[in-house]
Amino acid sequence: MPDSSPLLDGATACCATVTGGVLEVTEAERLAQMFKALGDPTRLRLLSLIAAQPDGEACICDLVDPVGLSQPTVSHHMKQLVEAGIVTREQRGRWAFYRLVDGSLATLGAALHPASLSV
Amino acid sequence: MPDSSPLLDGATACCATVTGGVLEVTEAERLAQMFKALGDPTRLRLLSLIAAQPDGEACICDLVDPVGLSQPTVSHHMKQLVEAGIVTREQRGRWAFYRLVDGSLATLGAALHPASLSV
DNA sequence: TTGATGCATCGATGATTGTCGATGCATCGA
DNA sequence: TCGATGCATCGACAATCATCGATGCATCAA
Repeated sequence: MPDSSPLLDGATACCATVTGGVLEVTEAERLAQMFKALGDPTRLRLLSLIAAQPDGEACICDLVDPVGLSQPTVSHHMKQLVEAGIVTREQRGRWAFYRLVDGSLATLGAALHPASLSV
Repeated sequence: MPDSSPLLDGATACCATVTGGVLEVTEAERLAQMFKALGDPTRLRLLSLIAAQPDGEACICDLVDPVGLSQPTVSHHMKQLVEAGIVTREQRGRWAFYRLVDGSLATLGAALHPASLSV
């Protein structure tokens, strides 16, 4: 199991796709973390709720009622989405505003939607 | 919480995207099941191993060594991928051959990679 | 300063998950 | 017919997860 240089790892990590060659373990872990964050119906709905806001951002208070879960639970899910790099959190006064990270979902989609179908 | 007709459910299910409007609960569950199947580094590597086979299919015996896990564990992961609709299983003699479901990853990618960015 | 509000964190709990060895079931070759 | 092979299933176990109520910490308004 030869290891590659950090620089090469970075290069492969930037554009790895599921079908574009055998995934390195580290890159598989990175992708899996993001997919796992999407692997919960509540989190998908939270994302869609944020995306549906007129200004593209939402506070926890906007999200609790629509998903029908407790405030701590919603806060917990949002933390996971932040840690996965899918949303950002910005504190403004008493409120915390969440918005989608531009291009993060598209990048994930590209890892699936492979130009690598051409491989 | 109004429920919609089965036909409408089918229609929305066909093209739902994360950012293309607030996801219905049932559709969120369906998408989440597929993303959850991708939310494990071993399963991502299994998919990439299958895709890397010359004829696009692999038996369990092809997969055990590369991922370094036991045969029952690999079999378990493959079952999850089958149940998520991402791969198919075909028994031929003593071997079970797995291959990617054509378009399944692309469809999932499309749910992320939204034309709905145009919304 | 005080009370209210928005949110994160803590601790707990039941459910799910990833993994393994053991076992059972077909299928194939001798 | 018999042993070997490929794979799924079973049972077990530790780890992770989703969820909640309680609590703590800021921030704002009065």
